[in-house]
Amino acid sequence: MIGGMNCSLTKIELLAIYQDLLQQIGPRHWWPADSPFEVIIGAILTQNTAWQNVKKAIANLKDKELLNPSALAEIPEPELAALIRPSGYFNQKAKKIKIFSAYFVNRYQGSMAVMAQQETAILRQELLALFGIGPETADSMLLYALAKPIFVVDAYTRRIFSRHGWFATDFTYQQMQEFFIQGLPQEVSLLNEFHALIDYVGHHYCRKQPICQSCPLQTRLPLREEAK
DNA sequence: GGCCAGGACACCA
DNA sequence: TGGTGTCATGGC
Repeated sequence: MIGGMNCSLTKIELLAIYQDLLQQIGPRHWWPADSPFEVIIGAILTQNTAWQNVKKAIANLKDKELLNPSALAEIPEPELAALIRPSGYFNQKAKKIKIFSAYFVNRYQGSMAVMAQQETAILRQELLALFGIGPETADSMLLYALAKPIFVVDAYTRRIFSRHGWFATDFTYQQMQEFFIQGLPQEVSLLNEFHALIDYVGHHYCRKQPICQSCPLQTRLPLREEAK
């Protein structure tokens, strides 16, 4: 049990799962980007979207030399929407990117170094208050762009850990995050790698079948029936 | 031609 | 607070 929560894993088992994945799959080198600001924009663009499509949108921004906060704060929204069209939801995402960029410029002078000095809890609160930034996007920004020690929960995390019977299917985002934060050392490199490995497992082993047949995690702990 | 991808928000009861 | 609809392209 971790933190008295209704789950069936000990801290030692959770860490062992991480080490198993790292050994079997290898480091993922997340987040794929040339700069922390690119991570931020990528985090918005990848919402419910395949990464292949996000890469096209980012390439368009780079071609136009628009991948910087002041340019994105100033560009007309329809123009931005046209450039990020390949990533889907382009009208919504153009609005989100402009709102974040304006906030970033006004509050932190458009500097990641300045922003990173702010306390994590305050940053998270500020990010969640912005339109278009929910828990997963905020935590991705905190961990992968600002190197803050926080765990990113996504759909794969829920799917994998509930299917293996390691926690209840009705856990909230907050509960799932606490589960990992309480169970793991607060090391940015480990938290970075663990989420990336979970994403890899989700992509490659946990898509269509209700129970993954060749999942790397199967070798460590017995699978259980997925809770209904 | 249907399904899904590294979510979040609006609206409703 | 929980469930459902909407946003939208591109790959398989």
